[in-house]
Amino acid sequence: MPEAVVDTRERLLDAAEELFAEHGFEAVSLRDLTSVAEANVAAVNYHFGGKEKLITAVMGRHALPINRERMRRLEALLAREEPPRVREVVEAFLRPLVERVQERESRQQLFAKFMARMMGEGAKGLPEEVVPQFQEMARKVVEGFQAAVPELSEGQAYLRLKFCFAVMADAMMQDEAFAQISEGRFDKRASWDCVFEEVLDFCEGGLKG
Amino acid sequence: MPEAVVDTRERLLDAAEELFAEHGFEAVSLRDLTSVAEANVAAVNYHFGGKEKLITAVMGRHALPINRERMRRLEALLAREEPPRVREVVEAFLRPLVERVQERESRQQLFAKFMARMMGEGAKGLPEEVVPQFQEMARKVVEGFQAAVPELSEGQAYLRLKFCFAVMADAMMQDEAFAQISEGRFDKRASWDCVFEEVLDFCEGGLKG
DNA sequence: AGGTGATTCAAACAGTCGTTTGACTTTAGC
DNA sequence: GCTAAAGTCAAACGACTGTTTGAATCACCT
Repeated sequence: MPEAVVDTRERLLDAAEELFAEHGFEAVSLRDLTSVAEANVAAVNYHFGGKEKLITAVMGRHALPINRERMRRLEALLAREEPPRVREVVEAFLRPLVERVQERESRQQLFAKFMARMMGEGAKGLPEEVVPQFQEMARKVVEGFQAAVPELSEGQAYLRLKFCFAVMADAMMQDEAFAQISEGRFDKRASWDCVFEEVLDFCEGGLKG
Repeated sequence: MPEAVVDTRERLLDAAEELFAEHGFEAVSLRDLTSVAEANVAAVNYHFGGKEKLITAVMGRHALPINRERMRRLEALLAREEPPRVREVVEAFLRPLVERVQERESRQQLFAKFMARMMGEGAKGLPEEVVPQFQEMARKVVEGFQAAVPELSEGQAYLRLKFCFAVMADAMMQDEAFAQISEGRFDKRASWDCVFEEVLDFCEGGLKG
């Protein structure tokens, strides 16, 4: 097997992550994608077995490490004797996403936008095989929420977990429409770290109710 | 002009609102759409001049009345002598959306999901002609936020306005993926009024920081 | 060197897309 | 009842979609 194998696969994944994040799943054709990845049109079907499976492959590439880091942080919080604070739980949930996003520096925000899009697409969202790890992670987050804010019911906690992610996703895809509406009054160039602080503040406050 | 004119136009708008909300803009073909609307494929191009313009027409049909109601409520709040409370401002911003959604009873949530999708699509979002009214409305909301929470900078206020809408939009599109992840622990049948209360709580808390 | 299996590639596949056309039916004014 | 405009319709347009095919190319093995 030629060494270019992994190369082409990887290049396809990178291009997919970038283009899907930027334009959405259906707006990107395999021809756009393979031309960016400098591969043949048939390469996607050869390496992944179809466009749909390419999407789930992009997802799967990041989901596991992110959720693992989340679990690590959450378990550390819950193992302490004193109950965790709201902000700590929120941060344990959101921070691994940002970090993963920032570590591939020039390609910032791409994966996050990608994930946000997956949410938006709704039903056909998560690939079947990663559902259990998300379930496990969500259970831990909810456990953390309820430990930090005892008056929260389980249903409420799940709903607010979803809200937190929605805010996060929203913050990550810097909206063209929003820039118009805010008439430039919100500094678009605000560093991401700064915006992330705002996300944490908002979610923390929202959870305390 | 035959009376069926407006009928066809209206049926197209209704079908568009429904199908776009449910499946997204690009996933719905004009043939699906016109078949639901019981119209010819060419009808969309005849009445609206293309698929894109149909989208903006659906948008425009609701944007004005909703934003007018928002302005009415916001101005009432700001005209009082005592400063408005956070929750009142948030509610003035979000409630008109829910009400508009609920008044067409059997078609609940459609327009909201539609709007949420527009946000998701990003750049090509808002039709040009409705931008000013959104700008005006946003200015008023920000004014309200700052009156209620004086330590909020203008940039922060705009960002949190965006967060509030994100939470609202997220709440409105009841996610299939989320139902999976929460393993049914969040009661999907929870009445919309109840979920909306949760939205208000979360946003209120988030704004107080 | 020759053979083997993995990978690439140009070309073509069948299907769908949004849009256009031109003939047809309907309505309104006179 | 005739005309002109408004609306509808089946059919076809060219462009693009994801996928398949079969031959060409490549790296590696005995």
